[in-house]
Amino acid sequence: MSDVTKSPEQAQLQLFNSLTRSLEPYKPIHPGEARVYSCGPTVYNYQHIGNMRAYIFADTLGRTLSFKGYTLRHVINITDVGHLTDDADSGEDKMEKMASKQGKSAWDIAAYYQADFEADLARLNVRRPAHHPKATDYVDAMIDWGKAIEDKHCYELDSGLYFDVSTVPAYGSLARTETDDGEGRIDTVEGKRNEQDFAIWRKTPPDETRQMEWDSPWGRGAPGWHLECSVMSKELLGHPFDIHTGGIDHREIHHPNEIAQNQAFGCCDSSGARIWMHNNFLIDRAGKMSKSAGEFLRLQLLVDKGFHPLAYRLMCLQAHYRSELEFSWSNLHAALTRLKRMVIAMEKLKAKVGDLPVPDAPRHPRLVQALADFDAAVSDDLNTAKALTIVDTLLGQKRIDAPECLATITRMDAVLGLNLLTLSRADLRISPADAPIDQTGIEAALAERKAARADKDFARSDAIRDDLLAKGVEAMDGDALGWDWVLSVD
RNA sequence: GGCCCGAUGGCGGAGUGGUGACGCAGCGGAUUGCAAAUCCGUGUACGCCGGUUCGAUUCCGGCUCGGGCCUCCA
Repeated sequence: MSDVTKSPEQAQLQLFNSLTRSLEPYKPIHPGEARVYSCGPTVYNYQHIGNMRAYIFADTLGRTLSFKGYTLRHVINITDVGHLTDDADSGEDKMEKMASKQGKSAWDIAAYYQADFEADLARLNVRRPAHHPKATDYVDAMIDWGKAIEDKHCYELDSGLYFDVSTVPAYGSLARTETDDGEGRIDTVEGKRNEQDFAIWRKTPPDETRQMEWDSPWGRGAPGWHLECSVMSKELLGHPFDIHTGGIDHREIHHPNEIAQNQAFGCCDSSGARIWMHNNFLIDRAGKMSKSAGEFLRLQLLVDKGFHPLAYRLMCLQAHYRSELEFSWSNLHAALTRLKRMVIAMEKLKAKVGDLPVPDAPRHPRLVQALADFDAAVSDDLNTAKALTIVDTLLGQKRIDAPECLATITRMDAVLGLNLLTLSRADLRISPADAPIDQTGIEAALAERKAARADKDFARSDAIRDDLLAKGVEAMDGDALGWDWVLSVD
C-alpha cells in the first residue's frame, strides 16, 4: 500500500478526462507520484490574464495532488521557437515576427517575455514547477524524434517534413473530429496528404535566413510547434505520464497532433498521457482576451488599477476550471472584497492564536469534518468554488480552538494558494498607477483630520474626508488600517 | 456552413430528482459626531413548451436565445 492511503484524506480524486469526456479516478502510473505536463506559453509577447487562468488551474491541480499525498513532478514548458502565427502551418514564426517588429533578436524577445511570464506566475502564487524547459534546449531531441518516425509516418515537401495523420489510429479523437472531415478548412500548404497533416520540421526557404534555425536531415530550419511538447514531456516525465493539461483550444489541434506524434514514436495506441485536462476560457465581452486585437488584459494592468493579483486568483477559484468565466472589473472587485474579508478574519484568528502551538492536524470533530468536506470538494474534479465556502465557514466561526482552526485553514490554503497565512490587509492596498495623491500625502491629511476631530471641528474633518474621497481615498476611522483606495470598476 | 457548449436571483457563480451553495451588490441592525470600514441578520433565481416521475431547476425531446472553436490565443 502506498502512503497515500494512510493520509487522513479519504476521498478518491476524480478528474475529468478530455479523452473520454468523463470523470475518472486518478490512478498514478508510478505509485505515490503525480507527473504533470502543462502546455506553457509561447513567449513572443506578454501573457494576458486569460492565459494565466490556465496556469492557475494547473497549479490548483498540482496543489491538490500534493494535498492528496502524491509526490508531484510538474513541467510547464516555454515555447521559444516554432509556433507559427497559424496553428495549421502557415504564416510566420511568432518569435521571429515579434523580433523584427521590435528590432531585437528572437532570443532577446524570448528571454524578456519568459521573465515577465515567470514574474506573473509568482505574483499569482503559482508554485514553481519542477521544470521550465525551453524548446530551444531540446532541438537535438526533436530531430532524433523526427528521424525515428519519418519512415513510417512522415513525408517531405519543399517546405518541410510533414506528419501524415492517417498513419496513426483514431487521429483527432480527443477533439472529436475525424481525419477525412476537413470541409470548410483551408489547406494552406501545397502537397499535404491530409488537411490536418502538420509540420515536424519547417525548412528555412532557400533565400531566407532565420535567427533561430538548426541543421537537420531535412535541411536547415526549425522544429514544428507540436513536436516540442511530445519531446519535452517524454524527456522529463517519461511516456506515459499521468496528466497533460492545457487550454481548451489545444484540444482541437495541438493536443491531437501531440498524441499522434506520441503514438507514432511509441508505436502504440497510447496518447502519451493517461489523463488530458483542459481549462475553459476567460471571457471578456470587450474582446480584450485576443492578442491579435492589439491591446489586451495583462496582470500588470490589474495591478495598475489597484487590484492585487491574488484577487484575480480568487476570482478564478470561484468558478470551475471547466466553465467559461466572465471577466469584468466589478467581478474582480467582488473577488478583492471577498479576499479582504478573508484576510481580516485571518488576522483576527492569528491574533487569537498568538504564540500558542499550532497542531499539524485538527482533532475537533467539526474541523475534521470540515477538512473532509474540503477534501471531497477538491477531489471532485477540483471544485474550488465549493471548497472556498468551507474556508469561509471556518473563518466565520468563533467557538473552536483557534490553533486548531489555524491548522485546518493552513491545510486548505495549501490547495487554494491564496497566501492567507501571510497576506496582510496592507498588502492588498495597492496604489492605482494614476493615483493623484501618494501615501505621505494621505497620512498627512489624515493626521490633520484626526486633529480636527479631536477639536470637534467636524466641518473641517468632513472637508478633508471629502477631499480625500475625490482623490480616490476612503477614510476609515473605525478601522486599524485607517484608509483604503476606492477602485474604479468601469 | 461544420463541430461543440451553455441558459440559475441585480452581477458573478456552485450544485441537486424532493429543506433552491457561496461571493459581491442591495436592504435592516450594531458601531460611528455623521460616514466609511467591520460585525450580525436578511429578500430575490433555476429561458420557453412538452414528456418521464408521486414529485424536475436537476433526466429526455423540441424551441428560442447566447457563447466558443473551425483564423492568433490558455
